[in-house]
Amino acid sequence: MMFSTKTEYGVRVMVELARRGTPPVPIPLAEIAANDGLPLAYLEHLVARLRKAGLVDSRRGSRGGYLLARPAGEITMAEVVEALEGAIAPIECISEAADGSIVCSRESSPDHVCPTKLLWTRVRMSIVSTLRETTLADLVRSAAHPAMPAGAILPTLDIGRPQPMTTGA
Amino acid sequence: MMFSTKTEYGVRVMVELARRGTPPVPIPLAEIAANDGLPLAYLEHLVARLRKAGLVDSRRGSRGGYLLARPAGEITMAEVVEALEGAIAPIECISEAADGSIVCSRESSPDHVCPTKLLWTRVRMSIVSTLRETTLADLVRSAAHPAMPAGAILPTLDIGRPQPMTTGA
DNA sequence: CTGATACCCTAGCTGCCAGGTAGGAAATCC
DNA sequence: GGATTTCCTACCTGGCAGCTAGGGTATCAG
Repeated sequence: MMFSTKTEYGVRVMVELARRGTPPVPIPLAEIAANDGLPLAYLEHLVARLRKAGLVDSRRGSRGGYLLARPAGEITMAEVVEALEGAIAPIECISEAADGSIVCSRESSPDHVCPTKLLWTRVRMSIVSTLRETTLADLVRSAAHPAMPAGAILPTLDIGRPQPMTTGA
Repeated sequence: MMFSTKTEYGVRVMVELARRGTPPVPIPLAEIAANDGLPLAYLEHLVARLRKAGLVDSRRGSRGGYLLARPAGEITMAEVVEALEGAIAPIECISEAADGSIVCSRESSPDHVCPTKLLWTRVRMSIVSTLRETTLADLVRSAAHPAMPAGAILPTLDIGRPQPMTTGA
């Protein structure tokens, strides 16, 4: 596997916040932990990262909890994953420099070009693009439409999204 | 990082085999290990996977070594990575079933749809697509082209590696 | 035939870290 | 003021990536 459970759990928490906080209301982490069967103490660490990244807000004390800092449609999964996992790199030796260029740590001399750099650059690009194109709202919607055939899962389904009649805005 | 050094090293070995075995000739693993500064004993494990996957052939004994089982242009990086890393899954709970459909191990009841499945399915798709579209020959070409000093390298055939005048080989 | 070469197999080690626990302090509500 | 829930620091631990060890086996040169 390529992403750790940090990311798995963290994304689940974000989805829960989006689903249950449709009119923004704080959701206690303990509820999410119980609901998804995840360890509360561990979730606290993860959600701290989300908070520091500005993706969720927190309310302390009784009637407190966490809520999305922005509407679910304006939160991309790239932000969520990066907040949880750190910089997205498909492999150890590849990282993104400050100017956005991709560098290979094994490329010692500038005249020797790393032949695998092309591959990892492409892979990274495709991952980041996909994460950027998918918003939290997409995930919530996908779970609302039950039993979709696997073919309908491609990123083309944002086109005429039918507004469900849940909470009339 | 998402892919281990197994994959990093293994891809490098494949590239070396493609570069130095342009007319198919066995390359001893020890040469590649020395050239790339990688531990030989470890590479032996990795290349065993590549051999079992039918990506490389081996010749034992003196003048032996490894060579590509197919032309570099007909070997996709999806095959290489999968041989080295195993099945490609972005996250633990997601895997590909026998019929090609994507399943989430946390999706206990069939009526409860995992909301994060859409995300990981998309990510997986984009990774696999990229790996499939990139061939070993692409990597070799990319290292030959960019910003080379004037007249350093011939267009297609660069087999004539400069023999250093050390005693060995 | 003999030695050198290089692949091939099994086994084992070890430092690191993902994944989780523990416990208490601080803020907020009723 | 007590219940609730976030917030922070520290710690623990099993598993495994990454590597080492040591021999066995096929092949070739001379």
